[in-house]
Parts: sequence; structure tokens; C-alpha cells
Amino acid sequence: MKASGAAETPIKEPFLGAWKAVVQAHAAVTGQLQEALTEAGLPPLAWYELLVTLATAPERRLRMGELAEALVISRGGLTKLVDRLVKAGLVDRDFCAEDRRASYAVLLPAGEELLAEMRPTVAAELDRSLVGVLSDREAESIREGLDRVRNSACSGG
Amino acid sequence: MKASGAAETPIKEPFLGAWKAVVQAHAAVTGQLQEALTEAGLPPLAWYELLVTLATAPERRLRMGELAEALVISRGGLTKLVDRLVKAGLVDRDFCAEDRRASYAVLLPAGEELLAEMRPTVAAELDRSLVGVLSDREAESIREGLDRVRNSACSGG
DNA sequence: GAAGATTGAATATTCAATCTTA
DNA sequence: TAAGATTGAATATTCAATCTTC
Repeated sequence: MKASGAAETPIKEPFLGAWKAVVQAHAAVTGQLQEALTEAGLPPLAWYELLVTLATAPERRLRMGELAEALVISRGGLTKLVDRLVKAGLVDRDFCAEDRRASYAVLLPAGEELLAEMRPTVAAELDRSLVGVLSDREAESIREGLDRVRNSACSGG
Repeated sequence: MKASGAAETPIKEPFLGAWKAVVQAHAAVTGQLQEALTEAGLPPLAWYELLVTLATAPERRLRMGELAEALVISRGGLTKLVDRLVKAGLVDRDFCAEDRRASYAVLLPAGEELLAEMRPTVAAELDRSLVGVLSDREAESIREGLDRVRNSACSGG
């Protein structure tokens, strides 16, 4: 019988450290982004993420399910998030005639305007946190590696 | 006057891509961890994070403020999270005689036991998402780079 | 019956205000 | 007066149940 307490589950070291760094960096940068937006009198980061996702989507529209997946939140959560943006006049719902179950979120001009207003604040924060801190090659390498991690996590349910 | 709409804020490319990858990888892996814990009938990831943070702290205890900072959540949020763990008998509060304003969260034996129960599930998920997907050198490089990002984000308030 | 989305209940998180001690 | 922590109100998020359409 081993005396060392619970079963050992080491999580080989360089990987645990990498994961912790992802968690900490994500939380730190996200927190700074939130704070910068709040101080600038702008809406929360979740709104920005939704607006920018729609802005880069074909036709500036996306089905609710796809949007939820892109933002990595639950379907129910997205419905209510979109509710708030609709009430704010930034986004509209659209029902497609082809499949009348599906509904779309569509970016409105006012949403584009707000996005343009928020962008400098977000960009400045990301610039401060990333540019100059990572080299181009490091940034590229991190993106490539973490994209693989995401795919690996998603595939294996 | 520039006619190109809002001020351009490009966020130079390799960095934006890296940040998106951090967000996506974090969300994907966190989601898988949550799901794996739920399916195993275990408490949520936030509990694991708190327990493991206490377990690796000197004396298995930490002041509330330090713990909140380590977990990157608000002070009020931590108070209520600890409330739940105390009610579950996993953690205890302790008041230090030196500075009677401060309170400590202390890991109890039951908390260590639960931690040992949760660890294999978490380890298996991290293993599946990271090990074999990243090389040792990549993991090391990601950790090093993102640690710098975190410090850069935190410092500049 | 299954897929897509919405709703309501339960839960978790933050923000501002408060309380206690230094 | 400030630091540390807690509380209550407001907000946001998830989960399960429901509704509509395929």
C-alpha cells in the first residue's frame, strides 16, 4: 500500500504549466478588457464578442446555434444575450423561410457603430498586453498550438 | 477628415490570432472539464480550482484576498464560493489573532479527499487535450510566453 | 420523433454598501 | 481614514422543460 495519500495523477509537467498559463493569461487579459470598457463607459466584453462575431460573418448574420458555438456559451444563454442586444437596437432577429425553425441574429447599423466605438479600447488593451510582449513568431506559434488544443478538446467529447 | 468610418484599429495580425486562440482553447478545454466532472457526479470546476489552490498553499491555508486573486474572481464572489465549500465540510474558516480583520480559508481532510477523487478526471481530460497534442517544447514555450502576457496585462492597470 | 430555439427556475457572479479592526 | 471581508441587490448563466417546425 502506498503511503503517499491519494492515487498519483501527475499530469506531466510542461503541460500542466502550459494549461495554468492559459487560464491565468485569459483571466488577466479578460479582466483588463472588462475594466477598460467599463471605464470608457462602454458595454461589456460579451457584447463586443457577439458584435465582432456577427461583423465578420457572411452577410453579417448567423444562426443562433452557430453563434452560440462561436461564442462558446449555451443556447439558452445566447438567446438572452441577443435579447439584450435587440432591446438596445444593435441586432435584429430574422426568420428564414427555408427552415422556419431557425432564427438568425443580424447586425444592425447601430451595432456596427457601437462596434467601431468599442474597437479602439479593445485594441489598445490587446496591444498593451500582447504586442511587444510576444514576438511575431511566438504569437504565431501560440496560435497554432492552441488551435490544435481546441480541436483536440472538442473532438473527444 | 478620414472618410473610412471609425478610426482604424487593426490589432496587428499574429497577435489577434493568438488571443483568439487563447480564448477558444480556454473555453473548449474548460467546457470539457466541466462536462467530465458532471458526468462523473463530481462538483464543478470552480471547486476543484479552489481546493487545488489551497492544497498547494503553505500550511494548506490562504487569506481570502490572496485566494480571490489566485482564482481571479471578485472578493465577494470568493466569500460565497467559500461559503458553499464550508457548508459541504471541505474547507474551514480561520481567524488570525495577528490581524483580526483577515480571515483564512483552510483545507480540511474531507477537502483533500474530494480533491483526490476529482484529480483523475481532471488529469484525464487535460491529458487528452494537451499531451500528445503539444510537444514538450511547445508546452514550455506557451507557458513562458503566456506568463509574460499575464504579467503585462496585470501590471498596466 | 428529432432539430432549433425560447422560457422559467435555479444557480453563480458582480457591484456597491456595510461592518469590523488596524 | 484605510484595509479586509461579508452581505444584499442586481445581473448573468446554465439546466431542464416546452414549443414550433422538419
